[in-house]
Amino acid sequence: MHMSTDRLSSTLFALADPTRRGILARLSRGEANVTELSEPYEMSMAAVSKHLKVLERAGLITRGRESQWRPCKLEAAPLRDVAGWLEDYRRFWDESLDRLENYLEVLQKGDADGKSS
Amino acid sequence: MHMSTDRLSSTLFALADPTRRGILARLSRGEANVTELSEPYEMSMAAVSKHLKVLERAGLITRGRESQWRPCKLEAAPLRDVAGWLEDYRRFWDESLDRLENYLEVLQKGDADGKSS
DNA sequence: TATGCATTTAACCGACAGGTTGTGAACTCA
DNA sequence: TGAGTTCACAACCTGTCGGTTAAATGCATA
Repeated sequence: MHMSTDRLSSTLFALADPTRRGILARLSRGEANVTELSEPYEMSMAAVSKHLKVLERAGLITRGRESQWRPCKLEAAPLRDVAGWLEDYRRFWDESLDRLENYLEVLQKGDADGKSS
Repeated sequence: MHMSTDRLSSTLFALADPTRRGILARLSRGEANVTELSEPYEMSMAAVSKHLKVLERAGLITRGRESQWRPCKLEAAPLRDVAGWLEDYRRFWDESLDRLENYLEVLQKGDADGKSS
């Protein structure tokens, strides 16, 4: 009943595997075909092909055709969406914003005490 | 042989579920106990409890004790790590950086042709 | 045509995900 | 003590994940 087809979920799911993130890192340095992509791994090429399908379904890569090769290309739009989702939480870790919040808190406290300066 | 214990993988895995992201969204508005957290969902509280364990193991929440209640609190450090990982890819979607890359590419091409200006 | 290379697909397997129900622990209060 | 509440845990079930091997597909070339 799961396998949420919702965009963010499938993107995050695709990213939650070190092999797939490694493939994306490789593709960030340029297009590559399946044989090249499987080279660093000890698994079969069929397994890598499955990983590529997951990445493709998540929209993280596109595949072209060049005779018998299928060059893979990184597509960053879903990553942008993840970054966008994360923005809502930035205030929970951004230190300068933490300080800002503390500052605002102090200001508010000062106001409550009627000690504006 | 999988179940990567690596930090980023378990964080992204935890985030790859809409229920768990919903729980985080709720916690971003303040602490809550398990009953409150399960309220919006039609699943059993045991299921939510399992989701909370996943979030806890990923370091995304911590749980206190207050008599029979277990207040949950958002912990954003793993989210910061995800954002950090994403930074390496920002140039692939940031349009202004795209233009910068094109500009650099043009410059490089000019150098290769010996046409520096 | 036959051969070879790159890649995908199919069938299978063990492990885990995500839900259920039932039981029980820990705590509060009458 | 006993009853009610909150929550966790164990057992179970179904479906998916991530890998395997073997066969099929698509293309290039002798």
